[in-house]
Amino acid sequence: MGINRCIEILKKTNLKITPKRRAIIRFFLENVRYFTPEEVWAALKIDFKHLGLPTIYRNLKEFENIGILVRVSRSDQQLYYATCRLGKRIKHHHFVCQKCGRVIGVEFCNFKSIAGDIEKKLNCKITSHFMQIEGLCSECKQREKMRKEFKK
Amino acid sequence: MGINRCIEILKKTNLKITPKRRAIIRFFLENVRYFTPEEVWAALKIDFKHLGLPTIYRNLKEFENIGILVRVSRSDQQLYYATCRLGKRIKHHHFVCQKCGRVIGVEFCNFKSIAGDIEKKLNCKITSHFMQIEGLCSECKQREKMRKEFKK
DNA sequence: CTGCGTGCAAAGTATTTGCAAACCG
DNA sequence: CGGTTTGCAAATACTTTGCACGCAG
Repeated sequence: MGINRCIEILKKTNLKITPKRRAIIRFFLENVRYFTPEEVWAALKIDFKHLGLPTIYRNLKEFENIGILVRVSRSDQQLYYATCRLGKRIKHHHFVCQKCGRVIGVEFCNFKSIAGDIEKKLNCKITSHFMQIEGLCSECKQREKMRKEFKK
Repeated sequence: MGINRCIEILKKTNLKITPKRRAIIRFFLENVRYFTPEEVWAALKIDFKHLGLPTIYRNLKEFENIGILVRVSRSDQQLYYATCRLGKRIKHHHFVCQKCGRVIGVEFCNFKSIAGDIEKKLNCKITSHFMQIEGLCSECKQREKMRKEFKK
């Protein structure tokens, strides 16, 4: 999802395209990983003399609503946001790289294949499920491999 | 996991068995669903004249560490705890009833069957995954069904 | 009787709100 | 120009910490 698609979504939802909103979106597109609101703020303050943290909070939340950003779950109680190639329309999960924080949408989770089993065993009815997968992304896996070979 | 097993764990980990700790554990065992620290506090304050919220926080965290309680993830940024039949030793997931909040451990998730597929498609290496399943538990499903039949 | 547990107050951290001024369209 | 967006200050919500006293083992 490029910047043009994002701006299109802003227009469609009657949100104004301000320099700060542009910057937030650009920031996420250029840094494909998850960030806390504070981190986004720190990064953008370099370019903007006046930039309030509440502005960041407000916009990140807004962007999540309209599907430009997704929230990432961590066990600490903080907000994390990232871009995800897959928009809001497709129900999907996220792979999060434990090394670089990159977030990748995973639409092919055949949960159905195990749902029936669980329903039978618990005698319950499953209505939804949330999954987050962690590991090393393609790049980090490669890097890891090279590092190991270098050691030899 | 009954109260005796819990007390056994407390002893094993050199935690003292105080009336308040007993009460917290009993509370969770008698109300098989997830609670915020504040809810636990509110419920136990009835029995204890002096009971600090920090005590609840401290103990819930402690109990999570030693495997008496588990944390439940919700999209709001609050702490939720519950008991789970499955202890810490077995890696497992949770089924959470959207009606009554009951938490049930699910050890039979054959994630392995789909992990390979994801690894291949993303060219990544998966090291862990988190899953939470929601729906209606056995009792609530039954109740729902009865309600529907009654309407006819 | 020794050290862990607890209450209370206070601090800390993350997030939200109110409102006037600035700005997009 | 009108309504949205923003900065700033302040409030709020949740959680943790410090310390003196109390109690389990």
